[in-house]
Amino acid sequence: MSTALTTGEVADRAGVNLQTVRYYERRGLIPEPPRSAGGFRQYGPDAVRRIRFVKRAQELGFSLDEVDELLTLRADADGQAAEVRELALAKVDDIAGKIRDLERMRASLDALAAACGGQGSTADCSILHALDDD
Amino acid sequence: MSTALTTGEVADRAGVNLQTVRYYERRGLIPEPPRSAGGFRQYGPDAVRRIRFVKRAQELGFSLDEVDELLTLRADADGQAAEVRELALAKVDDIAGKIRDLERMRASLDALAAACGGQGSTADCSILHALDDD
DNA sequence: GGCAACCCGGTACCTGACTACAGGGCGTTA
DNA sequence: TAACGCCCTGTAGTCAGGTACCGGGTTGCC
Repeated sequence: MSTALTTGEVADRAGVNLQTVRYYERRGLIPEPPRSAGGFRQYGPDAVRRIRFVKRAQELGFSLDEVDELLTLRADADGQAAEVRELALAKVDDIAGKIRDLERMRASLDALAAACGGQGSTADCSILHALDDD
Repeated sequence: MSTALTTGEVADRAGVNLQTVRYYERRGLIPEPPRSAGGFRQYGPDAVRRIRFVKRAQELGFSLDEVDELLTLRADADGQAAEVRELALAKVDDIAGKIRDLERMRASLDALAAACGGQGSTADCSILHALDDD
């Protein structure tokens, strides 16, 4: 009659696959919960919040290794907010770099598509010729 | 004394790993070259250009499957430049979507980092609290 | 007590683009 | 003809983040 949740219930509430819950446990992202006499995991409601934390951090671009760092910092009584801020700023740089890369691609492709009238056969296609240049 | 190139020479000239050349052959991105009596691949200079084509298309964001499509269109005598243009424009959209995703991430992280003074312990860290929200 | 629904651990598979390794053969030069 | 470097095939491993499957055990409800 306790409020313990099974793995499936945690997965449902967190909006992830059951296998994902076990995967996160293997990765150390969520603590090993107590077990029932029969070996079933018995989670408290914290587990759901923990998985949501992971998912939100992922949405912000953090890898699971980085999420692990965030969780470690959070768990560390001596952890400084400045370190978390550092990770966030590093990630912002990271993302900015990816955006720059993608913008370069987009600009190049835009230019190619604009130069290409889309007329005639591929033998005359300026896009293909550009890719083929030496 | 012919100008035939070995796999390693092609790889060097195209700036890729030898294994990559064979991988591209398995994927059908480069045609199977003739062989020497002993079984060595004998490439013409086209092979190097072909691999560079692949690499350039990749730099523009095309996957190898998509590069294959481009090559197929190019090889097709009836291929229309308009189809290549379509692929390029679709890729532009694709890239634009990724940029939007990344910009959302960056904006969120920027806001979190700005709100976080980086003072005090992680217990007070507004970034961690944001990730922990329900 | 029967039965469906669920969970267990362990292992294997997925995508994408390579990259590495093992064990053996070829090519060229001395 | 020996030696050395390069090439051959085939298989397996890498990264990230899961997801699927299997044979079996557990829970909970009627």
